[in-house]
Amino acid sequence: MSPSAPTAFALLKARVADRLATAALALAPEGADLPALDLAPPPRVDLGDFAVACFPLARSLRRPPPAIAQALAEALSGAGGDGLLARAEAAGPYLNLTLDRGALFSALVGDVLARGEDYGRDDAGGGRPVMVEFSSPNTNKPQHLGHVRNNVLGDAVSRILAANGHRVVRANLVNDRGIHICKSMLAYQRWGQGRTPESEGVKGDHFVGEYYVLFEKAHKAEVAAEVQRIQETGEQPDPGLAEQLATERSATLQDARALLRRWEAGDPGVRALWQRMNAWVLEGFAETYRRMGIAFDRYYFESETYLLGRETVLSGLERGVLQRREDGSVWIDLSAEDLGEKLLLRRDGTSVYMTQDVGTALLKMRDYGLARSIYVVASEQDHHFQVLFSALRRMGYAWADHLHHLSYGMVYLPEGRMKTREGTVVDADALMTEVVDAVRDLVTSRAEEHGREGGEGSAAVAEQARLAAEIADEIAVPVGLGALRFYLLRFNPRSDVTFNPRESVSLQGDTGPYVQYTAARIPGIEEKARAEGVDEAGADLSLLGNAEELALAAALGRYPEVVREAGEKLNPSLVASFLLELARAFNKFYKQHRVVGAESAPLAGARLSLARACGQVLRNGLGLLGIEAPSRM
RNA sequence: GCGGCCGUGGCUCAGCUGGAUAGAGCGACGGACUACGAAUCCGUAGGUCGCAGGUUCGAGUCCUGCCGGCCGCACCA
Repeated sequence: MSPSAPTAFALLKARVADRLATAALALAPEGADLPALDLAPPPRVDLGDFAVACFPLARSLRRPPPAIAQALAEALSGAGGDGLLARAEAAGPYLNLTLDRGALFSALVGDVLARGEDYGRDDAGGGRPVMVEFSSPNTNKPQHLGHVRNNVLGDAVSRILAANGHRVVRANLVNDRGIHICKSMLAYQRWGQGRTPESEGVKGDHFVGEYYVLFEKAHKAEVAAEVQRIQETGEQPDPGLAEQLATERSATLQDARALLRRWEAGDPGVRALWQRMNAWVLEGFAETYRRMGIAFDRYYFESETYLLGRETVLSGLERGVLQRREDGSVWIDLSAEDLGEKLLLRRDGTSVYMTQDVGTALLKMRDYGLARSIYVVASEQDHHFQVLFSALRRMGYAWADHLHHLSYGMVYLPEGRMKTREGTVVDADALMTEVVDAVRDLVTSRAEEHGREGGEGSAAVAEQARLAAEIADEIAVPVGLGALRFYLLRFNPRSDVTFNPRESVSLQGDTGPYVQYTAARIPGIEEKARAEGVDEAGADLSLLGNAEELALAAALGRYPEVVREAGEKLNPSLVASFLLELARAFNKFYKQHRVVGAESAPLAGARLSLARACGQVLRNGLGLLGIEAPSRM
């Protein structure tokens, strides 16, 4: 079945909308123009499948909303007989419509099971190339919790856009040049003594990060000493200005700057060291991404894009779009957009962050002819991207209108902002290890509890313990990482999050493992049902219709719309919320009704089909978030 | 100072383009495993949706002002 074919549920909805419009038109005076009516989910499932608020019709029909609802209800009740609508009832100013049970459930369940993994996918994007740039680390230190949020967000958005029919190019723009890199290099030159990640048995990015820390320590000590000297001599009484002065005089900083100049000049020795250290870091990152389940289609390196940026700026200068000041620096005046003036080239001709981003933007367009280019970058850079997009527009690039900054909130710890200098940074690699270990511990300790309850020493207990250990090994990684990913994705990207370590590994409540667990129950039911001879071929879907089953139907029908909206808004948290709702609805259903022991064989078959459809949608949704769904846990 | 984002139960969050009684989870308290998986389910308590105006038949949602918080306004990235 083609993903572009409308879902059976969408077709049902369209038929209802059509019938509703016809009924409304019949009530209207000749030639009246009626507003489009929204078929919304009613507040409770027992009210029906669609609700229509009749307020918007009041003006054109010249009748109060309750009377309109009443008239429409009568018109639609009479028009039945073809198995579409079972009920049309007015409830005050609202009109509630109930679909024929058989039509509803066979459309939904049949569609989900027929489409399988493709349920919720759509061709609407038309295969247009869209780039999602994310992660974009610096090569001077390992990744931390902030990167983890960025990584999972960019990954999920990429998956969601692909599900909406876009050709997604996942890009990683590596910030591999600049003063911060030179700091690590300088420290290594001074104290490295030929050590390597291999010789020390340390992951490459962590190895280089240690030298960055060494630099910062040395620099800080140097500045502190100089500040004290300045104060003692009374040279500069203002403490703030004294620190500024001391920083400028710092030999380590000056040496790092000298290293940057030599790098830009192409000094072979400096370049060789740079390449060597960057390779170490990138190797480390590759390992981090692999564990995290993240992959990229394309790497860009700042060291390869900044020159194009500089050229572009210089050509803008020639065309008079940019201005050069007396000191030689180049600026763009965006005061018309209320963005002030922005430096694009330093007076010594070297590039800044913005220069490089101009070059990268051009390169991306040249490489892929993108319909859209999305930057997944934290909200602290909102201003930067406003300036970048305006500058590109000003320089004459019409495609600048198709650039989009997916701005996400900062990640804080319960004790506040992460600070490298205070050692409160949560390391990405350590974090992954922690969540995986936490899950393993939880699974084993729970198995022990069960063992104690079941009595000591029996063979059955021993067998159970063995099985628990086996499962713990099998699921620790997918469930641990699932917990982490879900925890970071269930918040609206825009909002800041306070990372609570305890909640991030919790398996209960609104968590990824809760959804995974729910999905894992369903294969178990299937197995049991097959063993008991429940036959889906003999299922009668029109027997479904209790409140819990209707809630599941409503959720299943909504899923494609959720995927579409998540793509439109670049917001994976919509998928996460949906999954919690569906999982909750399923668990409620499962607790209250029997599948295997249902009142009749056709009902048992129908419930089994419904359960399998739920399992499919749970797996599909988790897949969009990059979370695996183990079949047992 | 200017600009952007955000204020919803003790805590963490939902709340679609304004629509029926503001929903979840955690935490607290009380229940449900001799029935398909208790990582589950059920119940109780807990909310003047920061404050004040305005628009509207209708405002948590839109507009204005104020209060509070975060981020930014570098020849750092």
